[in-house]
Amino acid sequence: MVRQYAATSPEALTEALFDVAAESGLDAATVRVVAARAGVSIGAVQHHFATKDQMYAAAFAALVARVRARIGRVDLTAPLPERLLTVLAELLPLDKARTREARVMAAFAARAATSPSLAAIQAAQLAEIRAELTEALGDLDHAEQRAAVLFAAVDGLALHAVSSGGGLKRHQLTAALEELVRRFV
Amino acid sequence: MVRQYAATSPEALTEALFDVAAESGLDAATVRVVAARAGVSIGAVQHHFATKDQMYAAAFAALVARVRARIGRVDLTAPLPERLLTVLAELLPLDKARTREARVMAAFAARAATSPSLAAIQAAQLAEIRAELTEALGDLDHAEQRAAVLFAAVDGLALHAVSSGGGLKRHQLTAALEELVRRFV
DNA sequence: TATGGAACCATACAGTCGTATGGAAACCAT
DNA sequence: ATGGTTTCCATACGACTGTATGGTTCCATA
Repeated sequence: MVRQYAATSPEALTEALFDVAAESGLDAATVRVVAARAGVSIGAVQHHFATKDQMYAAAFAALVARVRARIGRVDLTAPLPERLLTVLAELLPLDKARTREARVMAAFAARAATSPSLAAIQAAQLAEIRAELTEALGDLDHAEQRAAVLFAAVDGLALHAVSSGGGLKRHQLTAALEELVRRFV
Repeated sequence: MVRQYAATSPEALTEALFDVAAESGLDAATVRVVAARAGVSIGAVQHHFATKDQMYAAAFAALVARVRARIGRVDLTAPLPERLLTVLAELLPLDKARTREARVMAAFAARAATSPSLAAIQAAQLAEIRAELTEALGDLDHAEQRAAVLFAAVDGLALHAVSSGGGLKRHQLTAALEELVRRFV
């Protein structure tokens, strides 16, 4: 029988996982379901990721890298309020893509509480973003402390925005962000 | 055979669920595990909660009620900055009990993204706390908007505090809270 | 003390999970 | 063309899961 294998890359699999997780939560992102979503067999997934934990870790790492890349593209030579706004805006669900991202990110963050491999990725991610924010704050007093608070606050905004009954619409998000930055620089 | 039944109340069951969830995450809080933790049989759990979903909903509601009760005890006649600080402090993991609470709360919040019953409870909780905060802000301009931002920010602080690599120690939490309130009133 | 309902238990069922196994198909260097 | 490696599939296994069933114990009330 002539058979044509699909181009089953790890990237395609993590993308399928994102789809499932965004729609039905991480719990629904089982090996079987992800395989079906990607149009491949269970074995194909197993070939690229030996265990489910590795699959999750790879997906989480890819997601984190995506956010990091966006932040890394921000021009740090821009004047302070603007560059801070730009960095922080990357963390907010201001469009459909970032809303999906924030949803999946929140799911991973929750699971990181009980998964050592995910916790490690999360810890690195938090530290890096905090450092980036500290840098974006320039030579202000207590930049590190301010960065930590700003980061947590924006993360909270993102979480409330994607929560049921969060009550934070898109334009309220940007207004809140501007208010935060205005009061914190 | 002489048998002695344990005092199996719904409260004892939800308490057992909190224990399991705080230690090993909500995923680990299966009907069997919760029953074992409470020292009763599966059937006893089934008797009080017809389904696992109902068990989760009852536990989440109880947790939410606890937070709400603490907030309700705050004296709203105190001067503005103090009463706002007091309300918001109740949301932060400033002691061991509230740390456990924040952990379990975060787990429920994550699950609310895919569980309609939990989502309903969460939506009500968010709305109520936001209203409480708005009231605590008194007759300030844009009190509602400020309340939403403050709430999200404090929730973010709580989340980062209990996250791996969150990097927010206890005294930093109170400092951040004071800074937030100072800049927002 | 008889009786009915509430509380609780032991067990079983079907379904899903992650993972292991053995082989087939595809590709690649020789 | 051939042998080896990578890629992928079909299937099976044991360990769970939530829930259903039928029975037992307890307790209040009559």
